Amino acid sequence: MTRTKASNSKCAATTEKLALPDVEWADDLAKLTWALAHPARVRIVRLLLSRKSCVCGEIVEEMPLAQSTVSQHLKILKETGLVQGEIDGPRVCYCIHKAALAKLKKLVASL
Amino acid sequence: MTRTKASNSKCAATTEKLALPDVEWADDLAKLTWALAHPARVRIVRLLLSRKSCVCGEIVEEMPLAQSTVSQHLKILKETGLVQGEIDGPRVCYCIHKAALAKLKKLVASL
DNA sequence: CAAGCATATCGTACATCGACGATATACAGT
DNA sequence: ACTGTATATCGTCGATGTACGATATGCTTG
Repeated sequence: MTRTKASNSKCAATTEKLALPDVEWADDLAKLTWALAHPARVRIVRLLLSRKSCVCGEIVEEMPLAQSTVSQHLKILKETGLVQGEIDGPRVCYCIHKAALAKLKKLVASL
Repeated sequence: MTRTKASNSKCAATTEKLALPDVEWADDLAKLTWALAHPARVRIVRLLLSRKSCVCGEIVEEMPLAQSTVSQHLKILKETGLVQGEIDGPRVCYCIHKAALAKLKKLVASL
């Protein structure tokens, strides 16, 4: 993480483009589904949705994986936009990027 | 493909189990999303849904990939249950396994 | 059964994933 | 500034994904 202050990242709304050309559409969906294409990442997303926890450390505790591994999965989830991290003092609070998740749901639903 | 006659494979309805334990649930979703986690496979699924074509050869023609590569993607889609192949004379007619797709949609929607 | 076509599988090469421990970086408090 | 804590990144390794051409398999037809 480049550790840009959360307050600076305006977390721009997703590009909402409808009716994509097929190839681009496929790339989009593939990227989003790929983010969920690992049980650990699915569990992280579920965890964040359940609001039980948000801080990275808590996520690590809930998973049978090393901290660095969890961090890598979080990085992937961030890169695909499904998750955002906000700096909260010395820790990082993760949460679901609802617009991205909505996009994923929409794309899958419209299959 | 083991080339079992399509007429012999009863194509059993999907295991519908609700309220899975979280870990198993995550594995299920991860497996299904993983099937779509490649643009080529998304395009194949879209192609089959559009009903434009069904025969393997036609799929190959629509994709910028070698026949063997397409066949591998089809294998993955079959293994995850999203797609079924039926022998139609010397060729194979692929189609979407609607129950599996419905399961994927349900799992994603219930995120 | 021989030949030809459609599809699957094999073998290979390269890239990427997924895991870990070790280390670096950023922040809070003293 | 120094220390400790939390998180990210690096380096590595084995496993797997993705692509291809070549070959095998299975069906249909002559």
